[in-house]
Amino acid sequence: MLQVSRKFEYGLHAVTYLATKGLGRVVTVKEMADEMGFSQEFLSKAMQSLKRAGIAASVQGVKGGYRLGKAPEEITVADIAIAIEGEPHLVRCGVKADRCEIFSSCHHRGYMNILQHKIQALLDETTIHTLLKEIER
Amino acid sequence: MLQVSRKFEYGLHAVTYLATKGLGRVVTVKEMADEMGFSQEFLSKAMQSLKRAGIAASVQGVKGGYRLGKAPEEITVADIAIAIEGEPHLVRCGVKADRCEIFSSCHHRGYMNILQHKIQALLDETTIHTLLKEIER
DNA sequence: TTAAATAGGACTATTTTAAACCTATTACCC
DNA sequence: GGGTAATAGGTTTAAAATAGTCCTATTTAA
Ligand code: SF4
Ligand code: SF4
Repeated sequence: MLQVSRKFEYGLHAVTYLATKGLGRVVTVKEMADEMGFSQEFLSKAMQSLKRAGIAASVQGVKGGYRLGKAPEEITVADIAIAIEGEPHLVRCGVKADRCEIFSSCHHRGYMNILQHKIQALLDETTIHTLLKEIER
Repeated sequence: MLQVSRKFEYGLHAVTYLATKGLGRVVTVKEMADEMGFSQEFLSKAMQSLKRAGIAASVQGVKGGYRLGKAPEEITVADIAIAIEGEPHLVRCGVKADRCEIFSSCHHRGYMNILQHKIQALLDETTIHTLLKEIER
């Protein structure tokens, strides 16, 4: 169905939240989950992924929480997708060749790989900064 | 994971097969499944979808089978994707608004829709004709 | 020392995809 | 007309991916 995952959407919402309402402070997962209306536990997983990728930074302990790990100009939608879903694989042979039983006789692999890179480039051309400007309008 | 479905890949292989080895005749699902090495029953479903969309045409009965329903220049990768997977919905609110519980407070819906149309445009810019030329090289 | 937070492993439930199964219909050919 | 090889398509089952929960450990401010 070629649909983005829920976790990615949660992550994208969280990043824009941090970039607008989280300036100069750390924001708890609880606050974000309450404010945006989704599962605290699940959002927590998304935040952990974003943190590992350096998109978010965390402070542990009481009064802890998350803030952005980079400037909004330096975070692209692709960065968030990769942080949360891992490297993209439009076709299963991208994950591992033996995941496709017709690998050796496949003729459209080249095209599929080009397509994947084009989609990736689309995700890469929008930063959180530009996304926020579009939202404001 | 943003991966295309198996059924779509089967369909794309079948269309290129018909466009190269199916000239001036009808090809059975059995032949294509044997030749390309995948499930006859499953490919059959893909062919039925392609037929409904007019991409393939069928002849029933003994000596029946499939041939292309349009010229390779007139079939785009997007046509095949839509025939097999239905209208694309990068986000779940595209299917139906109430499939997303945060619909009313979502700020990135607009961007996601633009993104979807850009991806769709990418799929639309490659016809089977141009795809085959790329494969030949 | 308590409490509120992140970190992360393990598990469960739900949904989607892939595939198989089965029956009907069509039409060639003897 | 009857047998057979094909498409047409509905229903069911199996496998995989996604979504979400649960639980425990660790960190740190107060
Ligand atoms: S069909 Fe081709 S492109 Fe698709 S997974 Fe198999 S080898 Fe890769
Ligand atoms: S989060 Fe926004 S874009 Fe995604 S499904 Fe919900 S309303 Fe649509």
